[in-house]
Amino acid sequence: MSVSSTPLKTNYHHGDLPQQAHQLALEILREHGDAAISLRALAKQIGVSAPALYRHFIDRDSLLAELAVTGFEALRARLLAVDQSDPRRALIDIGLVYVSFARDEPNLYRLMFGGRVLPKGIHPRLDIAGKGAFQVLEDTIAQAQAAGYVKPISLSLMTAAAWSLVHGLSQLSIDGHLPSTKAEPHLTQGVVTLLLDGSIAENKQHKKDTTS
Amino acid sequence: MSVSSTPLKTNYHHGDLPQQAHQLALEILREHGDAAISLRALAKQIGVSAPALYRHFIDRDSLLAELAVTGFEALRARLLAVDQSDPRRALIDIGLVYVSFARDEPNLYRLMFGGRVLPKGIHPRLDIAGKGAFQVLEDTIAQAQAAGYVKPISLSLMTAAAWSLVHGLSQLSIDGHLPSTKAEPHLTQGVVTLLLDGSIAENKQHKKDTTS
DNA sequence: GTAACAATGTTACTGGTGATAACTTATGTC
DNA sequence: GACATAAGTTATCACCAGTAACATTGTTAC
Repeated sequence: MSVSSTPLKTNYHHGDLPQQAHQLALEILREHGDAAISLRALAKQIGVSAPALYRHFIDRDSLLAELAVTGFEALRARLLAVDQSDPRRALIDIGLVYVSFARDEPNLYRLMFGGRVLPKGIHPRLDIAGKGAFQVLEDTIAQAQAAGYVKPISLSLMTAAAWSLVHGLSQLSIDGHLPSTKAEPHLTQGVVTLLLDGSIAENKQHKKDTTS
Repeated sequence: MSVSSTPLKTNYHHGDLPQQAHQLALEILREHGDAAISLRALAKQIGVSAPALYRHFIDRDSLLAELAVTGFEALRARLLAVDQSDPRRALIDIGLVYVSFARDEPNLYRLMFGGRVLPKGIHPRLDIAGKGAFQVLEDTIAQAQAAGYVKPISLSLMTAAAWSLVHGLSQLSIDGHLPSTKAEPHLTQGVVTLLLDGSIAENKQHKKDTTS
């Protein structure tokens, strides 16, 4: 159609669209949350037409799922870096690392666990990545149990308790439901310690011993 | 303008729009989640024009906030009904009731705590209602502490731990992240008990006693 | 080298959304 | 009954996700 003689740097094939879209979307997610991610705006900012994105992501949710996957991988990496030599130390540290991840990446964390936006059983890669992060937690507990440090109760029960605690704490923390946001690590440590040592007063605890 | 002689049942003033919209939105929320609530669809179903709704709700989020408020009030009511005579029983029961509420109303619960959709500090009534539900939890713990059943540690710390636990458990449960959905009450009870009694093996616990 | 094909872009369009502006009608008060 | 106000209306804007049909480029087979 055009008769222009200039070679005009044909950007018809962008070459790196999926990667660049992923990166940009991740930045928008981090700064403004998942609701702010619009494929049209994304395409415009990259300099490509909106439907082009559909060549690489079957729909918006698939893009979000990809972001969540990288989130779970990052979380898993950070959990894996925790020193496992001492059981008690490892349990506390893994809790601290978990919560601090959520606090560092609140919008990403919300997407990862925003059950409504990305339900389970729809994006297989997401489910696998989630399981991968969860597994680190479970392994740590299993190890502590094997070392005889943790009660020999059902592993799944113990893991559910630990995960619930750190997940709930993360969620409440990033949504501003907890006071004293500055003393956060201290709070996290105290909360995790409570799950380990229990909340019941000493004398009440020993009453049980006398009965047996 | 019209010359029709029939009185034509003037529905110009609906009379009960806000109440009816609230009710219908709540039903849609329950069945299909907050994302499925559209003011246009809502208006059409009620038989009114879409902008009419804006006379009663300043925007969509305000309507959602109203729904969340009723959610918090319902949660508070259910928590208040827990028998408080025995401290341990009360603590466990309040956990059971909390989680069962979330499981009964997953979409409502998600809206109530969907920090992204309804951030804190924007809808005062919502913040108050949330605090009201939280207060029941805190009061129960304070009572157990006053009775000498719970360790005399910081109340806010203990409350944060308890709330994190039941909230995390609720969230993970309704999003399908926990196995064995059928044995849920049993799981909840086990998890709450862990926070009370601790997770550490007996012999490890007693080692502390000998040192002192 | 060229023809066929697959990959990856494009424009044009549909149907749906929240929200606002300007107008109309019913209701309650003096 | 006049009239202010509350509560509806239609018309319109700007945005969005997603689809269809077409265009361009890179690759592979002959």
